[in-house]
Amino acid sequence: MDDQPRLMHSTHGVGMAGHPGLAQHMQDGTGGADGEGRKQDIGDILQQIMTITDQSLDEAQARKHALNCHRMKPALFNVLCEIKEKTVLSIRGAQEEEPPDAQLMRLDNMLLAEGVSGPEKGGGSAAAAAAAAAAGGGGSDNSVEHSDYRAKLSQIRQIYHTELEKYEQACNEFTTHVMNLLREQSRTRPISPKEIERMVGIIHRKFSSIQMQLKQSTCEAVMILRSRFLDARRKRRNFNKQATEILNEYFYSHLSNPYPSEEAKEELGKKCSITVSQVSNWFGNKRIRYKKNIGKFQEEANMYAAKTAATATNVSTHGSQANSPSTPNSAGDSFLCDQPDATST
DNA sequence: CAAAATGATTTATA
DNA sequence: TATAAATCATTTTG
Repeated sequence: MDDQPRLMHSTHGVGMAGHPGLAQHMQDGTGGADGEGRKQDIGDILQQIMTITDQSLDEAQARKHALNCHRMKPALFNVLCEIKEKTVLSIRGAQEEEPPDAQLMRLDNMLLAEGVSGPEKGGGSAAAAAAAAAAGGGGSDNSVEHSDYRAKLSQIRQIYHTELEKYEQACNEFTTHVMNLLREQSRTRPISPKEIERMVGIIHRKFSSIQMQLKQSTCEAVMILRSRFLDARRKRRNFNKQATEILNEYFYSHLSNPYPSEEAKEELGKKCSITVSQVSNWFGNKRIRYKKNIGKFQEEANMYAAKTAATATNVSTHGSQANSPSTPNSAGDSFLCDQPDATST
């Protein structure tokens, strides 16, 4: 509360009172019978204007009143207006049109996408409970973690909104304060509405840069939260034995071309109770790891070859199973483009 | 506990 | 856009 007038003092109070040609100008206008006395008089007034904001509030109020009632005031004001008229050009030149900041837009978009700055759904902690209750039955394991995430997210959102509101309020408060101040001062020195507008713009820019910091750190918090809760690598579960079995069966029985079609992936996913993308992940990992070290997988390959052979023969003719577990190694593995060192033998 | 295994993500490529 | 390859973050194993 004490700081604000001082700020205004530093930005506006000094610049205009110290005009070099002022005293001379005044003297010319008044004919100069007792010029010395007037000069002194005007000097006093200017001095008072310059120091007015350094004084206590009551003192300043009294001083202002005295100034306003001073007989020289209208004339002095006119002169100040005249001087202002001449310098206003330089002010107009200093208008920089800022394009909407790309960084700020990115932050806004992200906050909106993460549901931080959007409309709040439910009532804070109630939202988490609702989310947990909504997804009953199936993936209960997943939804518990998810609700935890939502709870944390709504916490972040609440802090964000509280802070944002605080800044907004502070900004408005400060703006009205400055505007009142300027309006008041415009009785003593010339201030056009445009200048006030400009000042308000400056204040808003300052505050929005503060808001941007808030948005920045909120984004960081959300990112950390995401990586903590939503990154699937952090809560990886191995597939159950049966699923692995099914996938391996397919892989080794299609070893020459282990690239299941979209439909095949869907079917495998259904059989293994995993998603299609999990099937894709599995085959991607399997292909690269098989190719990288065929020797290590030889045993597994033989095993599954034997297994599929056995089931095949079981289905067709229940009798003979004397098929040797032919190693499906170099059986036209077109997916093995180049062979790295097949370590061990 | 260290190393191996493993599912998921990221990056590069055709 | 699907895949290869590298990498990450866990789980399993010895």
